[in-house]
Amino acid sequence: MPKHRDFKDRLYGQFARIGKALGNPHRLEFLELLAQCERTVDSLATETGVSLANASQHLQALKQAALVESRKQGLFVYYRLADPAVFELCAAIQSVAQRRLADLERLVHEQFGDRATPEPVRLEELLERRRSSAVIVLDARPVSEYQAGHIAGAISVPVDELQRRLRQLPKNKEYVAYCRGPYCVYADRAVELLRGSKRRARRLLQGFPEWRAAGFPVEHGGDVWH
Amino acid sequence: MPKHRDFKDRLYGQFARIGKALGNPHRLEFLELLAQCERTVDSLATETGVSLANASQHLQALKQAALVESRKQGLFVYYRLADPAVFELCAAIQSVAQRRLADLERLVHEQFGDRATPEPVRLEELLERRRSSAVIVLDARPVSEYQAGHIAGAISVPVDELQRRLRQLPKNKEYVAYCRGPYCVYADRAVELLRGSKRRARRLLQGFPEWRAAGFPVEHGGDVWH
DNA sequence: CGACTCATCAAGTGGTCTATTGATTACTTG
DNA sequence: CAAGTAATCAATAGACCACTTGATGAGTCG
Repeated sequence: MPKHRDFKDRLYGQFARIGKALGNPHRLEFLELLAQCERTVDSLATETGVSLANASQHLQALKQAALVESRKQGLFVYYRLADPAVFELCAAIQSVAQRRLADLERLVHEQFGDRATPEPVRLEELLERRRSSAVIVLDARPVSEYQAGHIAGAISVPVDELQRRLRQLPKNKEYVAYCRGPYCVYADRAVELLRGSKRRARRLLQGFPEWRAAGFPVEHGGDVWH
Repeated sequence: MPKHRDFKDRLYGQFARIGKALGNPHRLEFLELLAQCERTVDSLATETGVSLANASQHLQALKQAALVESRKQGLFVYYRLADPAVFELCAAIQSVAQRRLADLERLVHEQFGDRATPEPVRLEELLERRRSSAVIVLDARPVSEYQAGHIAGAISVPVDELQRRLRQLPKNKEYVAYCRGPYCVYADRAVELLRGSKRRARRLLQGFPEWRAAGFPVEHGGDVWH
């Protein structure tokens, strides 16, 4: 037994703490949601269909692995990612999964078919074109996520409200809708609705966290008109 | 129950396959070794102190998660990383662990103390300086790893052989030693030996896989003189 | 062919993880 | 202070994981 064994065992034991925390579907979904904005235990539990107690336990597991932090405000405990690097880690997992797992490709193809929204826009392309007054960048996520951070210049139209707010949206513009990430359907639905009403629309392939991670311009807060 | 639940469950279930594979210390160590070069089951088992059967099982788990691939040659089965992105994933885990886990920092400090090798060289710095004829870049890893890929222009002096090959190494040069990665001790030992024999030496902070991932110049094969 | 080696398989055991349940704590509000 | 809500705790059953052991498969070589 070489002497360095002990050190290496402990070293990789520490790395594995992170790995273990990433080994559960619910925890990964939580991290993805927390990449948008901080959230309460209850809101995470409700959105993901996990019981409150169970969600609390998973969040504590993530906290043990130092992937998230929490703060208490009144009755609520808000959890947030502990570090931007945690999102990069999630992105790395998804990147490997997407490239290597045939099951995933099958699943995505089954869900999106031949993509109702062809020609997705890439981050760099949008960075160029968003300055044009002919392009409207539309954030399809819930308002709270928009307010916590969004692509600079984007307007907030949560996908649930898009239908009834269609009349407020000019017809002669070109729309680029985005949402939480490549596997989120909000932007797809937004594009569907916009196209259904004779507007030109495409979706951004990536979501807001990817935009921010790329270092592209971001705004916080901002008014929401109804 | 919203209808998209089913899709999301399956989606994150797939991502979690990757996560689960990363949740074991031995598997993480295997991945790190495979980031240097392909290896047989037996060699991995021996180097890490894991039983052969157990190593085989872990490797199959990694293969199930599509993180590694294997080929059979004669009696031996060689495993290798399935994709460069897998190394990036490991690096992302280590990056988060290093930043966020206090236990890890304590462990590393305990092992390396105040680093016997101050002033480590950074990748970019070496990229600049390696063209100077006053600098010798020394690969302290085993020969097989050197041959599978090394920093362009580096010489191979496995740390075990360094002592008896010291006389072959000029005294008026400046040495930069590197090895598998930031937590590998080979380069540290090499620097110690070089300094102990009145040579100027520093270690590269990162290892070869990081160099390669950065897109810096790499060479394969190459003669090894004895 | 028979002996040998590398690797995998199969089965079993102890340990860990997950989700549920019901109780408890922490805080706010009337 | 009593009632109500968000979150955590504690205990548990069932599923899953890790490692060992001994047997089996696959390939080489004398």
